[in-house]
Amino acid sequence: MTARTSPESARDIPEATVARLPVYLRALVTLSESGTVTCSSEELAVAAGVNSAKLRKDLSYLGSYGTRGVGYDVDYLRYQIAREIGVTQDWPVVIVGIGNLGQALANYSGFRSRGFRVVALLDANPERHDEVVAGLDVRPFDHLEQIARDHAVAIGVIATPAVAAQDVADRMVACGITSILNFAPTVLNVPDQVDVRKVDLSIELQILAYHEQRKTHGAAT
Amino acid sequence: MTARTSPESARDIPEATVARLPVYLRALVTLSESGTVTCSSEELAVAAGVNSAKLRKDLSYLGSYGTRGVGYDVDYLRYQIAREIGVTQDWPVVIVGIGNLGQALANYSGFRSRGFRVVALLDANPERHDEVVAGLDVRPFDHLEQIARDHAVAIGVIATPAVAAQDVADRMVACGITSILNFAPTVLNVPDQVDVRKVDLSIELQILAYHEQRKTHGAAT
DNA sequence: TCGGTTTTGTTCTCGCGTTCACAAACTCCT
DNA sequence: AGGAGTTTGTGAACGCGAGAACAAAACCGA
Repeated sequence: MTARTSPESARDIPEATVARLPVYLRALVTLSESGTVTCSSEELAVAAGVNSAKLRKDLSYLGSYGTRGVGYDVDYLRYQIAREIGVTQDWPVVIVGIGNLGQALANYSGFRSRGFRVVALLDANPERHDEVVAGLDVRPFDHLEQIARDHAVAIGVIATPAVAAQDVADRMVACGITSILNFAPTVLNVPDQVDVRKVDLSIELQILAYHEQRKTHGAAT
Repeated sequence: MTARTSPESARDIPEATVARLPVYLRALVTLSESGTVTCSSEELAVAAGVNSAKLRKDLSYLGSYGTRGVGYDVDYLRYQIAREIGVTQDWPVVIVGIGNLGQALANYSGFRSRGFRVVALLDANPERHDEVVAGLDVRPFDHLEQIARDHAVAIGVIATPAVAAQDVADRMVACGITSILNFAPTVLNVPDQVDVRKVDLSIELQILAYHEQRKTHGAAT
């Protein structure tokens, strides 16, 4: 194909590439903050922990933002990736379930610094409604619909116990939320147009345990 | 091949399958607790949120634990998967970085209930060394080596800020830890024999944002 | 201006993972 | 006992992603 880098035409980026773009973005931010103006695909690949050929192929899905013989302009590429991901705009987020994990998420600075704004913390437990976490009141779960409408919330985070997660997801979907980040250890059933990403701490540990068991060759003591 | 289900011979299980075994295990636990004695691959697949053919192929890597025309014995299969993963034994774990997230992890009951035992909480900040979190003293990071040796720790969890993560990982590796679960938003460099799994909250949100942006078709706001 | 050097963008190949489809094997009912 | 019905285990086809390899395109120095 020609090297036409039509800004909006980057349709159908492979899922595996999408998952790596945020990694590249973070590496570029680090490079930019260290004063680096230009970088090669090899340098960026090392910083992102991937193969340089894979990096170049990933970036080629966005367009031809590099210069042969030179490399990539750090700030320019950073902006292009940020725009492609969508973090140049502001994404309102609600967090449901303000237990240990929910509080940690509410306090996590990495969200706000990357275009995500926590607009509300919700919990079904009335005893938590007094608390203030990360500068926000913990509000009743029933307020979800009003909050979602007022702030045009598209992304919801579930940090409840497993038994409550499906109900919360159903309510979120009913409120027009179409992207869910689920920390509850359960499988969520949602309509096709709703995206769900799952983060399960104990599953990650179990995967490590499997490999660990293999390393020690069954000689577990 | 014959249906020989030699218990120890299940070499080289595909990585994608390994990542799903914990999901099956949890579904089986739920089924077992609800009194289900036997289940078909279709039932279990629904409970785990996967295709039934994929489930059967995954299970076939472990051996032939089902009965044609009948299905799987829930408790038997549950035990076989647990044994394969390695969660029938006890895995001592250290958590480094007792900020918001580290505290949430320390309090997470899903670890202990699945064979993981948090043996120590470490933090480099002396101001935290007074605190007691989840019934454990927060101890100086320098104690890592002694703790790792005394408890034969093979798995470490990093919940520090990004800047400290590589140093922590290096120290862990030096102490003989060979599996690391990393919550810090940074790329870790470790020797080949060390397994690292990464959980990055803001990356997950960014992936959701990308798809969300596509749904609303650029008509943000 | 022109060859040499560097680095990107892309093509090609290979391997893994997913899914379909079906034979084998087991149960149940008559 | 035997046939009908069920469900597992697996062979085969297909599609996606990773990585090697190379041509195209830019810069540099004389």
